[in-house]
Amino acid sequence: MRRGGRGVRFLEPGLLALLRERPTHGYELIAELPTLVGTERVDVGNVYRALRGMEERGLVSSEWLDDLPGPAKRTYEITAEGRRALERWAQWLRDARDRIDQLIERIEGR
Amino acid sequence: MRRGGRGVRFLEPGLLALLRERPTHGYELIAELPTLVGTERVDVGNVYRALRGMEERGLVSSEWLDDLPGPAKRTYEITAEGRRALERWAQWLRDARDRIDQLIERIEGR
DNA sequence: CTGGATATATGTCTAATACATATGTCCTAA
DNA sequence: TTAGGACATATGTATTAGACATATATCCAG
Repeated sequence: MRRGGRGVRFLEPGLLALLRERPTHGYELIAELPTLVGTERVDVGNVYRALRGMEERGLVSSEWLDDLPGPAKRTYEITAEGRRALERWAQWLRDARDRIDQLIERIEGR
Repeated sequence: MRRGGRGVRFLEPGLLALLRERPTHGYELIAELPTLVGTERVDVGNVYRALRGMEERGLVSSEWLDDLPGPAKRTYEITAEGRRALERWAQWLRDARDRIDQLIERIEGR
């Protein structure tokens, strides 16, 4: 809905949620994100930017893996700080859901 | 959470929801929005901008009321097109809620 | 040797919101 | 009488998430 429009902020919490399950690289995350969050289209470029942004803030750490065949992968791992950030995101998401519910009820109810 | 950060897009659906209940003016809407949507801080300037934007798109119509004492008020009314837009918003909100639930479950559940 | 899957990255634009401030009416209390 | 607050609308600008586009490189299959 809407061209430059936004939805709920799923990218960072989604990435942290996946990385908490296991360390992996961007391309894998891009493949898994849509399943995690309904029909959410993922923007490849924004995923890599988000990962590096989170690394700058200490939420994840990364290292290159070029031992395997194929292009080198940068493998990301969640940090302790990242786990705390995910907890905060979870709280934010619960709040958002509750407020959406309130609004939906006001629109539909009655 | 977060400086220039955004939340869920509550402004337009919130305004349309209130206006569907009865026609009223911006200042009133600003007073009622926080109750409608939890602790949502409302930005006064953005409310007036949103109202005029919706008027340009035919979702609401307005007229000045300066008969009463006090500053003149621009009273807004929802249009048929506005009601349809609100229906679309309701669907968007339900989708958003469901996807948030999915993500929360993935974070907490397992 | 071409094209597709894998993999990461940068550039630019827009829309939604945050933050700040201006302008004006009218009423009440010091 | 006037200063300040409630009421009411408005504009200006900064931030930022996400949308859209494109570049680059490796490796493999046909």
